[in-house]
Amino acid sequence: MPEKRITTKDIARLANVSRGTVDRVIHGRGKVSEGARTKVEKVLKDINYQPNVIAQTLRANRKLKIALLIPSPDEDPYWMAALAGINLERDKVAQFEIDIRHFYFNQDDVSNFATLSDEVLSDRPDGLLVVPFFYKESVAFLDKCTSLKIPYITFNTHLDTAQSLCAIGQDLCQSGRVAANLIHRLRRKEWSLLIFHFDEDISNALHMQEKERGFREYFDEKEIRDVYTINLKSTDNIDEILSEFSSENVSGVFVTTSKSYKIADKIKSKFDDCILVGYDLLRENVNHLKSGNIDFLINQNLEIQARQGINYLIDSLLFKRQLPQKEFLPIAIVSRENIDSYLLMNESYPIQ
Amino acid sequence: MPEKRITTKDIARLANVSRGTVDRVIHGRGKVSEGARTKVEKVLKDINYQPNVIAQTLRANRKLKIALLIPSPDEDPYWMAALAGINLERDKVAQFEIDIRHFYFNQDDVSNFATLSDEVLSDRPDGLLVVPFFYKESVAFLDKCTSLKIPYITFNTHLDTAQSLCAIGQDLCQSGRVAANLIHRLRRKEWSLLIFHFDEDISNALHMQEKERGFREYFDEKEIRDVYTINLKSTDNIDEILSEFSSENVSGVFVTTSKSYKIADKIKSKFDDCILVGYDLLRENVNHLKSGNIDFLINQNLEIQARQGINYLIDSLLFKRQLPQKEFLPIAIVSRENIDSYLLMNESYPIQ
DNA sequence: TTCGAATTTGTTCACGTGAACATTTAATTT
DNA sequence: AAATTAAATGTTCACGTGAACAAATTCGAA
Repeated sequence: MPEKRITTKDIARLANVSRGTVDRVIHGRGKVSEGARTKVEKVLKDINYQPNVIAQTLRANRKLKIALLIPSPDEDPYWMAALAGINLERDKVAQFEIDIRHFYFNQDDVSNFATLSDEVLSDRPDGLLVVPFFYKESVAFLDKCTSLKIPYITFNTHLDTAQSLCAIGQDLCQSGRVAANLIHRLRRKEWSLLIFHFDEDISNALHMQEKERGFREYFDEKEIRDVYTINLKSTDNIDEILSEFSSENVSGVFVTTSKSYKIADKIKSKFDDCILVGYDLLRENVNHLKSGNIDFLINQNLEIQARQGINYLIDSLLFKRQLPQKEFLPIAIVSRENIDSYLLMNESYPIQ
Repeated sequence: MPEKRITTKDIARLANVSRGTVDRVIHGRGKVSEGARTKVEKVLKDINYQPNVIAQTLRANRKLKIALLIPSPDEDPYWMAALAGINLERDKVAQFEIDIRHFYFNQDDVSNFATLSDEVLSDRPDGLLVVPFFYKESVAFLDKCTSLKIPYITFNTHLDTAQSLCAIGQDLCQSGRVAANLIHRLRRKEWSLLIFHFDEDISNALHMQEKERGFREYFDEKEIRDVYTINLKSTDNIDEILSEFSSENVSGVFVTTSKSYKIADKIKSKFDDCILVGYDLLRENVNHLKSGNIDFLINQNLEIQARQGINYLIDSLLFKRQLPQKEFLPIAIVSRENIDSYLLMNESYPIQ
């Protein structure tokens, strides 16, 4: 079975017309007589024609311009992982000469987001990979993208935008439950539990709320009620706040952001046998995890999210692949024993 | 900056020769005068020429034929996940019309592997994705592949074959440590620990040994010595074996294969508060995990391994991408709280 | 009818590569 | 020096698509 590939030429022959007519029917442009159209459409249906994407791509012969709009990794190292993922994919798809333009906005400054997003629009990218950090502004911006026919993929933050090619993220509420479950099963004493929010940026509020909701939901089901929430402002004195608790009072701490490294040693030195669970594999977090100050980190897989995003964008734009509307990545539980297997993934990739 | 793509035509112009000569230099075939060769090579180096893979692929215009050689999923459901991964990718790359031929060998029958691998060879695939299950036979087979210039990628089982495009797997010893760590931290009593091998197929021996090594290494470091190994044959009576232990004697059980579902309820009903850790998200395992009979499953990510394997093979064969020599996937810790995030990944994918 | 315009259909080129084929130049033999 | 062969270089086609362009057909009006 040689199974030759079916081309527009074959269709033209079968319908007894020229390739030009077939092309006009397929793309619905130009004038075609009723008779010819019917003939061609019949053949098309019979034969289930699939265009050769390779040839299409060659023909189009365009370099993709992709915009990346994320919070600045300089201000919050959390976003570094996204960059790492992007760069990894950029190298892998170097042959397609894709032009990825980076736009970093200040996550403490809404107006900066507006400015940056305007810059993105005036750059007219072929596609967009974006963290819709500020709810209202993001919705407005993405609406503009839709009307300008700039396709986009969102990641990290979830927005209910049916217009996006794909939304990549994680079930935050469930990740809160995972943290709760770990603490519940590991703790040695039935003392209080603390939830720490690092509320430097109000826009994370939704994120953190979801995680807290999951965490509390879990303990509510177990009828464990002594769960307390602490909102830390960057101006707050952590020692002062911790001094309100006695050392034999807290058996578990859950930090809802990637900032657990900021309190890890304080927690461990103050509370006996206290279980600390935080988020994300920042270098400082990894160090604390390895030294035992942090017990578990939940990996939001930002790097994978970004990689997936870029890949999907290219697949869609260059090869017209269909994408899933949503993609939830695994809620990865990371301990000092499996941390290396998560870090190794980022290992450098030989370039051609 | 329009940054036009550099083609062989440009190189020909710059070196003041014809495209034919450029082509001969690049591919080192045909006769080229010393002078012309030098000129072209200089331009090539100066300009860092990268061929257009899209055009190459169109030109080559071939359908890939990829062979998949794995143990039969009908005999051991563990391998179903590999199939799921393959099928997912097959749909995603449907446009490239890749012909994936499945060969399932009997994992209890070495001679069957020999037969199947011969079939694979006579089918002359463009590439091969293989689980090198039987050590000696696999080495022989893969050597044949190398001499027949059939490139291959291995997964699941690790073989030191520098010839493979890429070896995909997991650090088994470390996964044993992960299991040990979970049990160590979760168990309520300092009773004995049991390691269960399901030794139905001798070829898994290496796998299981590695996992046991990691597990024991961990507890040795903690100076915990009461760790016992039980080799279960399929003919063995499990109840009989368990009767050797009193109910207040065992605080943790580690099953080194995907077969933990076979003893989960027996363990939980016999031993008080015993922690059970096993491998892989088989349906039965998932059920036990959700019901609480199994505490943790370590996901070997067979599905991801297979997906990655197919993707890499296509990238290499079709687009000539460079691959990493080895790829170790994360050692995923799965509990009843994050299991869904691992199952959702397999969600069906809309086809174009 | 016969011309002109509108409509419909057919042909050709470009995308970049690889390879077959054709042509020109150099080296060797008679 | 002419003829023959070998070496080196140049030209062209195919891959499949999309679109510009050219050609052919139809129709209405004079």
